[in-house]
Amino acid sequence: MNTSAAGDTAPQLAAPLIDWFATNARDLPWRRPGFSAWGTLVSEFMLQQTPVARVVPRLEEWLERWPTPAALAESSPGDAVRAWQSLGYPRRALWLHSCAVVITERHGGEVPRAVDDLLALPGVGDYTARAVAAFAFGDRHPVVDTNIRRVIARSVIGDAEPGPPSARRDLAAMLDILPHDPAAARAFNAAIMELGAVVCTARAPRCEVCPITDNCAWRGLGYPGFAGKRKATQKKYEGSDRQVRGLVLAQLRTLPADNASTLSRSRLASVWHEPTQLDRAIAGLVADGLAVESLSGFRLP
DNA sequence: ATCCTGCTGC
DNA sequence: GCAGCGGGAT
Repeated sequence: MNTSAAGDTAPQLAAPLIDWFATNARDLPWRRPGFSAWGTLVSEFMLQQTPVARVVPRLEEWLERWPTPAALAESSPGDAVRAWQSLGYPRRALWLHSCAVVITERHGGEVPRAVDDLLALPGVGDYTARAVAAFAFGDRHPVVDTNIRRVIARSVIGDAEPGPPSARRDLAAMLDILPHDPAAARAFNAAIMELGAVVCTARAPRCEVCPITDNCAWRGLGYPGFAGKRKATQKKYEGSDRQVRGLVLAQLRTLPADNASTLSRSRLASVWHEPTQLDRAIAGLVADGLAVESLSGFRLP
């Protein structure tokens, strides 16, 4: 039975990465001492598929306005969507508002610490639940984001890119190299993610400054090219329903925050030339709860 | 397997 | 231009 900190066959990544992180970590708001669990939850929502540089200013505005879940719960969902601005995937703003309501009503206003309780929150999946448990509360959990999957694929497995995501497999792979000590595990989660974000990047990895080149299976094999199946190429954004939804929502965000006024269908027609696609986009926003329809037109929830 | 936003680094 | 962003839900 293996009681060591990491699997015997796994390269010893923890020590050099934690060491590297201690002097190379970016100075980011959620890494400040005393940063709240609520702040961590908000930041992780914003960081779901949105780059760090775009998140930081929105996060600071958000936490100044809504420093606690209870404060956000008292505002309307539409205010959350407005404060989200153009971060993208605005359903996240709605889900985060729902989180605030649930946390206020069922968790005494405190962000829950247990992974199962976090997973039960709307918009919180395998990544976000464990990121909050690990980073906000210091508990030992494997955190797996797109960066970590890539670093494991390269350094541990020796592939240029990770295979298709599989929560069970990816969490197990991370658990296998996670230090046993909770504080070290927390640091390692952050460190390996940071390495993927700034050194072991998807397009142009900077292997010349990497702290784990001696333990990198991909390097050891001579940087073989990607052999697996390419993931389906994402459809063009220009002309997509996504773009139309974004244009409609941008118009709705310009309405006064009291949610008393609306935009008529004919007014919204100015944002897109094709009526069928416009109606589909509007219907989708209504179905998602991002827009509400009244007799006079549409507004934020 | 697909959908969901907006932006940027290459 | 286009892949890829500290994902999640369906």
